[in-house]
Amino acid sequence: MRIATWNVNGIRARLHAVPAWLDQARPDVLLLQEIKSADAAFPAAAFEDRGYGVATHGQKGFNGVAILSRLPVEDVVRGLPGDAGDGQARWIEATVTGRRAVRVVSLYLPNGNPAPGPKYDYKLAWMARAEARAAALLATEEAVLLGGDWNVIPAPGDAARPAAWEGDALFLPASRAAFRRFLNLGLTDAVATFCPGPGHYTFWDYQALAFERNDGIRIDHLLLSPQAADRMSDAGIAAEVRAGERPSDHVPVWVELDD
DNA sequence: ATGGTCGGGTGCCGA
Repeated sequence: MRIATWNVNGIRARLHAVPAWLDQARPDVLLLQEIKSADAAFPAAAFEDRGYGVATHGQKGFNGVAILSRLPVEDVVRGLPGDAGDGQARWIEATVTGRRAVRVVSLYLPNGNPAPGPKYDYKLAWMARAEARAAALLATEEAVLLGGDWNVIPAPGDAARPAAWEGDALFLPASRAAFRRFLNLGLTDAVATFCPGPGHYTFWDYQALAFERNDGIRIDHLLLSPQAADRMSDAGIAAEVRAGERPSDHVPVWVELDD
């Protein structure tokens, strides 16, 4: 079972790139972030035509997450628990069943800039809520995968120019410590496992020829529970997608699980 | 060199 995550930066602006990558990479499940679409405006037919079911948790204009799956999907839950007043669409869960089941989450963690400030406070509070939800999912002892745009650079080797990110909400010590708390729950970073060492990036800014200079960062992550991690056989980053026409600023990240 | 680039909620904001 191949599961991928991709921050598409607007699903309607990516209606050339996403179907093309599905046709080429054939993931069983694709977790999407920043669909920037209300549920009713999501272009589901482009994916249903390719055999993918669609579950969205969107909002008009920004944020928004979705799960595309060509395997059966059950028990969709929309929204991150813990704050009834949070109207931002950044979290969707579902159970995907091949020969065995996996509980998957598509998450879009808040950017948090400028830091310090209310946006950074929201980021850290959101991460604490997500950690509590992750702990509850791990307590089920089922295979669980949390994938998405985590908006955290875990370590200096995950940025081409780490000094340029000092003071940024994606790289502040408190952001990195909060990310490590997920790992310390017992989750495994799939790409860190199969692509060890520095220099593996998933995002390159649109400005200043960042991709051409390989001035990237690794912020899109797939974190797996022990029951899911035991089934991993490979993982990687589809960096070539960034060289395509009108690309997202993020590229797909994928993991292969034994069925 | 005080800009540069995207997508969308627009004629600006978030990233």
